[in-house]
Amino acid sequence: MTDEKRIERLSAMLKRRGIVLPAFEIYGGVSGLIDYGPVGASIRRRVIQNWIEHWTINGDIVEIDSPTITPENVLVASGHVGEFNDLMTQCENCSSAFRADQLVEGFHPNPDTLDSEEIDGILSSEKISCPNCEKSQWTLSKPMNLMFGTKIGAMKSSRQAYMRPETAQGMFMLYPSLYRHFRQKLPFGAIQTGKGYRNEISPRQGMIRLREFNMAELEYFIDPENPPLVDLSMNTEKISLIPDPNGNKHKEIKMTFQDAIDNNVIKDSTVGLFLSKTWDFLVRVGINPSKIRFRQHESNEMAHYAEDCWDCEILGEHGWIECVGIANRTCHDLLSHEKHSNSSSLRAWREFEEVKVENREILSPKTSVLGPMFRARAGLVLAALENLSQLPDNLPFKLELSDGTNVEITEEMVEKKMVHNSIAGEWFTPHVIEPAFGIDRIIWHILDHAYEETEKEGENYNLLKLKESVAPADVIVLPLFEKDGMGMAARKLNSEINQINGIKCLIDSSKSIGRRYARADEIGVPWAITVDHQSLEDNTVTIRRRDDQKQIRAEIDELLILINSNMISTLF
RNA sequence: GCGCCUGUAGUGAAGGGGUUAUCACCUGAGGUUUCCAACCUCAUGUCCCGGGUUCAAAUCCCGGCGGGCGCACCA
Repeated sequence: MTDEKRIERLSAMLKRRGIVLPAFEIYGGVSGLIDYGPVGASIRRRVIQNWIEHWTINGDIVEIDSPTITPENVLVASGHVGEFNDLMTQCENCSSAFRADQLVEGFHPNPDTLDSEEIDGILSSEKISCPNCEKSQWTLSKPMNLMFGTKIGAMKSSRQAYMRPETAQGMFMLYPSLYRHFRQKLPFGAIQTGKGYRNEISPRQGMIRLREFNMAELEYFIDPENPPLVDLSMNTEKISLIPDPNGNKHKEIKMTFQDAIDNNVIKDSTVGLFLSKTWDFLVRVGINPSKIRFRQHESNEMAHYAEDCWDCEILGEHGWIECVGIANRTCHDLLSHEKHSNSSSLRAWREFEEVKVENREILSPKTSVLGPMFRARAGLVLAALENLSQLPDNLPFKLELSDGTNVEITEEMVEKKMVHNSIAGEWFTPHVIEPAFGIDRIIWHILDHAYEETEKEGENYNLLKLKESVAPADVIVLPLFEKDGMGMAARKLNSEINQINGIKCLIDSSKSIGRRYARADEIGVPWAITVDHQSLEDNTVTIRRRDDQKQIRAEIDELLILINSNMISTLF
């Protein structure tokens, strides 16, 4: 499956053509950081643009944008600081790495409160052995924090912060604003695209594990008791699913999304909805559908916040790679942020189908009497009256106050009343379904699946069969020759096409026409327009299709209309 | 972080203690050319970084950085 030579040739091409390159290369490069070059940046932008349009088209999801620098308390509440500060130690014999606090469990009541010196002490004094090789030689334990730390502000007043390890927290921070924006009605969602940061121990495999990466995340807030209706019967494609890895040992099955929901393979229908929409997106940007599968997380690899989680994996030269994670985070995040921030605005209101009416008899205080009578203690009396669980049979009676003293309540002080309390609904913490996309990984697989090595007249010939929606340019204009006014006509046409909104046109006039076709093919430009001698006479040009090199002739005016409406393919 | 392998123009490679480091493709200029990496002339551009050994280091040694693979890690 892994063809290292093909990876090398593809990587060399990506570098040579300015698509994806190592970052900071003149200073030796930095592992886990990459650049998108002049061609790659266009591809990246279009993939992200497609992603945003894919989710916002129905109007129930909006785009937001929040800071990458995140104060520490936000990430304490989300669990990232705790999860990321574990002490790690390594066996000097077999190099296995372990969480130090887990090794000393049983030798200390609260191992996660220990600092590294204490934990090293226990490791050696108790001669704790390596679970792998049973030797007892440990390296000094070190905190492993996978977040990039930074400070907000300078000197004494500075505040600990981290570069965000995910964009999701930004959506949770904006929940109150989103709730108002959507007129206080669930379900709704928010998306955000942007950079995320994880200080990986060993970034590997080119674009697959990066330290700074492009993420695209959606948080979809739902009422767990009234989840959105899901009907996926339109999609009849059979999808590869690997459910319940703890049960039947990773058995891959193929069924439609609707069947998977109906048969409880996918337990949460909202999760199923997003699996399906994820599949649609990936196919739309050029991922080969036969190289997509969904795998349910095993319980032990589930993130600390997730209840049910499916990975979308894509097959490429690096094997099956997790490119999208779809998790039911339940109410974990919003609830935790409410607790840590003391805010009460991370909720939603659920109206009951019928208003619950509660009739209750109370002793309504006459404050004009109670006030002068009890003075400073009047407040306590009022509270005690309100909290009475059972009304006294007769008046006067003795009322116990919260300070332990008793007062006598007489008929003049209160009035027996019936109150009618109607309860229309209740506050609850919404659940959230989160599809999280690794954009760089997806771009890698788009390139991988689009990269085709062929032969042309005995020569190696490579091209990127990118979908039009993610190609770095829509068309390229090529004058057959620079002379006789063809170059001039080509430049005029190029600028005319570039004036069309959303259309990007390139122009190339150096070297032979064959070489220029080859260059355009290699960066995946789907259409090449050639200006030749005939063009100067009758205002026609030839249009060449990248994928089969077929050419047809058309009038420039007609062509401009077709480009504008994204319909060039109808010419063929 | 550990182990093994590795680093030479934009890309891919050859070579290697001693004159000016080699080749192909690519890129640029000019010429030629009536549609698929053609041809001719010319040109730009390279030994990852630092230290050591040596009369002399791109070459040998050490360290760093980068890359590949395996182990571990990947909330």
